Amino acid sequence: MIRAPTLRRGDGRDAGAPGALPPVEPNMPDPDRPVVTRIAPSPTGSMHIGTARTALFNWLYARHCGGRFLLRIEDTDRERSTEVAVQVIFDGLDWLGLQPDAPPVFQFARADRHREVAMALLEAGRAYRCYMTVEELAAEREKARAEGRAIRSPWRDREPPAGSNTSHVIRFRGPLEGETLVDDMIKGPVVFQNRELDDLVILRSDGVPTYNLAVVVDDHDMDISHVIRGDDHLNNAARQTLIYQSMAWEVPAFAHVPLIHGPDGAKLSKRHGAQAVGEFADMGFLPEAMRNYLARLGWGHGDDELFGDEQAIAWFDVRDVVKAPARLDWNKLHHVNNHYLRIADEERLVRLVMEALARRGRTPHADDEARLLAAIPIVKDGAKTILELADLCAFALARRPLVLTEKSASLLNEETRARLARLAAFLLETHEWDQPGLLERLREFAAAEGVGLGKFGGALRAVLSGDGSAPDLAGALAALGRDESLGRIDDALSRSQ
RNA sequence: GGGCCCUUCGUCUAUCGGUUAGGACAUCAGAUUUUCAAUCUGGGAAGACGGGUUCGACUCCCGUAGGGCCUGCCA
Repeated sequence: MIRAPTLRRGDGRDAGAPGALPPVEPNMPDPDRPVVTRIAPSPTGSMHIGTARTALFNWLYARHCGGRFLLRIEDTDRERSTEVAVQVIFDGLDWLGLQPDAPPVFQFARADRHREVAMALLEAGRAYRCYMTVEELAAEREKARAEGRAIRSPWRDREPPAGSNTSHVIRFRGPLEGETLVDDMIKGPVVFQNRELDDLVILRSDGVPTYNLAVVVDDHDMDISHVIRGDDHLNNAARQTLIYQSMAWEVPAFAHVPLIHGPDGAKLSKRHGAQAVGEFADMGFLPEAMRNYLARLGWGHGDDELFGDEQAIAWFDVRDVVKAPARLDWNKLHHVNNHYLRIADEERLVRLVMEALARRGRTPHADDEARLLAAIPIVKDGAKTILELADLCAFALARRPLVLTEKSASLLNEETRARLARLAAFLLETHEWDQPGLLERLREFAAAEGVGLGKFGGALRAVLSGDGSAPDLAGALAALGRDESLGRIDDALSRSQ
């Protein structure tokens, strides 16, 4: 079988013509480069849900391409970075099930390397020492803004002050002419006029590298092939591209994903209910539900809505990420979570409900797990979160004798009491104590009494739950079990009126 | 001020020059009925606006409007 040779761009017609090599396209990534993605959060104390989605996209893309997914902690801001804040990131990724393929890189620990690159840039004439004072800078900023241009430092073309070691920063020396292309995988080609780009500071006066230098150096050293990050970095990508080019490093492919907004379209904040992944965990969302929902937020695959990791990995391509920002929709998140709650392993749900109850400060009883295991299958279809599931299980966890609410007690009168007594006797003869069987028995009983279920349903529910909140009657009886059910009825009937 | 990005039902999205503009969530109506929920059936709901290009535009181009990001010795 003859196979067409894989041609390099420009091969064929140009083959053999010396000097006729195809033009270098600065942002054309090497298609054979191994795929390495990364999530690079800064430890600010919480992990934003948008960061979580960006992590998910990086993870999905790496998995899809058979590449690697890495984690870098951007802790160069020493004021804000704490061990606790770093732990929050680890926990968040861990909970989401997005484990990086290598130990995390701590950016601050690499400051020497960043300085080394800054010096190399300086020696190559691609950077310069800027001695502007804060006042001078402020004045220039104001002036530049008024004139509608980027700020410029007079030290770009000036000799350093003789023999001085006055405080100064090191700025990148960007080209004043020409343009820089960022061929974004999501946004498409974006062209920046170089004159619009200011000479960014790469080394602070205290010698600490800045973000824009550190990302470039770290992404290069970590061999990151695809930088998939928030929309807010699109402008930075142009300046970073210039740094890559100055170092003669291969520029990674960029993909800038739009931010997640609140339901009202404004920037997502605390007032929208939640912002940090830890909050979603505490509210009782399942990590697999978060992954599915987050994947569908800003990305889609035809009409597919509910799908697992394997499918997402098979289908995902950053190029298909939607360009516009998406709003967080609690209704849909709840719906997706409900789906995963339904198919989740019930022992696991028992554990999660127990944890939720403990967080609420409830003192556990020895048979809680057993009761939950019986109740969960019956109530879980109606639960949107673990917290709701816990609420729906409350009736099963209540201890005898139940305290009846006023409303419940009012449903007990002479007639309903007598009927419940007869029902108790009737149920005593019931041996197949399961939901469908019990429903059948209830109907038989109603028929025998010559009434509808409505005649005693409310009273039965009141007696079984105390406050009336229980699933359907057969379900409640099934969840409670024979002894507990009959016991609760008995408790209520034997209580003085 | 300047640069850049974005704009399909209320929301998330499909469509990628020719469709009755599809799906999901939400919503409404009906069915079921022992509260709530769940379930089933059905309905309403969209291409910001104005110009082009084209036989034909939600899809391509330009402009306007409205959102957003950047414009830090934050990341």
